[in-house]
Amino acid sequence: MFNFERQYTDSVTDIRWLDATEMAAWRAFVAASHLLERRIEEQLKAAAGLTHPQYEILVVLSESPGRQMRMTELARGVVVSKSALTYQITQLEKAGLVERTTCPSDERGVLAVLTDAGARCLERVAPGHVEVVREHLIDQLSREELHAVTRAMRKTEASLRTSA
Amino acid sequence: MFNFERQYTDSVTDIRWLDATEMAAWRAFVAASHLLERRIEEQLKAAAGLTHPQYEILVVLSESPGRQMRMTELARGVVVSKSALTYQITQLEKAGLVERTTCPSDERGVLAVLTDAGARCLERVAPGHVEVVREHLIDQLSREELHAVTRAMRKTEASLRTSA
DNA sequence: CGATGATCGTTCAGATTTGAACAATGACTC
DNA sequence: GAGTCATTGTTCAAATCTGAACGATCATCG
Repeated sequence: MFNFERQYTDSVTDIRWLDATEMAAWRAFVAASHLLERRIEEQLKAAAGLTHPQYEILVVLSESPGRQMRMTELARGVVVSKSALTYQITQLEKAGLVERTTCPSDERGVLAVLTDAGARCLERVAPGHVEVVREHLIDQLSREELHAVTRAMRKTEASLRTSA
Repeated sequence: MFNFERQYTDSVTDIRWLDATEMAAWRAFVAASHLLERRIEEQLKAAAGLTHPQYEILVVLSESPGRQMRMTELARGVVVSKSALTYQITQLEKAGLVERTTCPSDERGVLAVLTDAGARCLERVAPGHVEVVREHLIDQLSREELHAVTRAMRKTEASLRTSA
C-alpha cells in the first residue's frame, strides 16, 4: 500500500515547507473548520433533524429564481458530489421539503424545487443556525478580520474552482 | 425569503441576521473549506491511499513526545469522534503505520504509537500534501491576510472548545 | 440524417462517521 | 474499604459520502 520511493527525481527536493506563521494559519483553519462543522451539524440535527448539507440545499434553493435549480448546479453550489446530492434530495423529498421535476428544456435534467413546507422549515430553522455561526465565528471577529477572511476564502475558492 | 411569522412569542424577535458583509464571509468560508477538504482528500488518496483524518493522526503523533498519544487526546487533537478514531487507528494498525499499547499509568487507557513505517510514510506523503495547501490557501494570501485568518480561526477554535 | 462524444442524473459497492450503549477501570467520599 | 460517579475505549446500527459504472439524452459536425 505504501512504498518508499519518491516520485520526484530531484536529488535535493525543492519542497517549500510551511514556516511557523503559515503552519499556524493552516492548523488553526483546519481545527476551526472541523469544530464549527461539528457544532453546526449538532445544532441542526437537534433543532430540525437536518444535516448541514440538507440545510444548505434549502438555503440555495430558496435564493434561486423560482426556488428551483438543476441537480448538477445545485451540487456545485453546496460543494457535494452528484451522488450525494441525489441521495439528499431523495431524503428531502421524503420529508416533503423538496420536489423533483423534469426539466422542460432538457429531457435529461432534473429540477429540484423547494416546496412551501421546505421554505417554512428553513424559516423556522434559520435563526438557531445563524446564532451558532454568529456566536462562534462572526461575533468573534473584528470588522477588519471579517473582510480579510472573506478575501482570503474567496481567493481559495477561486483557486480551487479554477483548477479542475 | 423570510416572512414575518415567528414561532416565538416575542412580539419583536431579537434575531440578529447576518448582514451582507457577514453573510459573504460565512459563505466564502463554507465554500472554501469544503472545496479544500475535498481536494486534500483527493490528493492524499491518490498519493498514498490515506484519508485526511488518517494523515492528521500521523502528523499529530509524529509531533507528540515519544510519538505516542492517548486515544481521547488524539481524538480531540484531530477533531474527530472517539469511535471514528477507534476505526481509523485500526485501519492504520492494519497498514503497519501505528500500533496500540496499553497505557502503563491507566489500565483503561490505550496509547496510539507511530511506527517507523508510519514516520517514513508521513515523510513521503507530506510534500505533496503541503503543496496542495500552499497552492490553494497559503500562497493565495498576503502576509497580512495570513495573520488575520490565523487570529480569526484561533478565536473561533477557542470559542468552540470552551463552550461544551 | 447519423455518428461521435459530452453531459445528465442515478445506482451501486465500499468506506467512513456519528451517537448511544456498554464493560472496565479510576477517582473520590464517607 | 464500599459505594458512587466519572472516564476510557470499543462495539454497534444507522446514516452519509465518494467514485465508478451506467443508460439516457443532448450537441456537434460531416
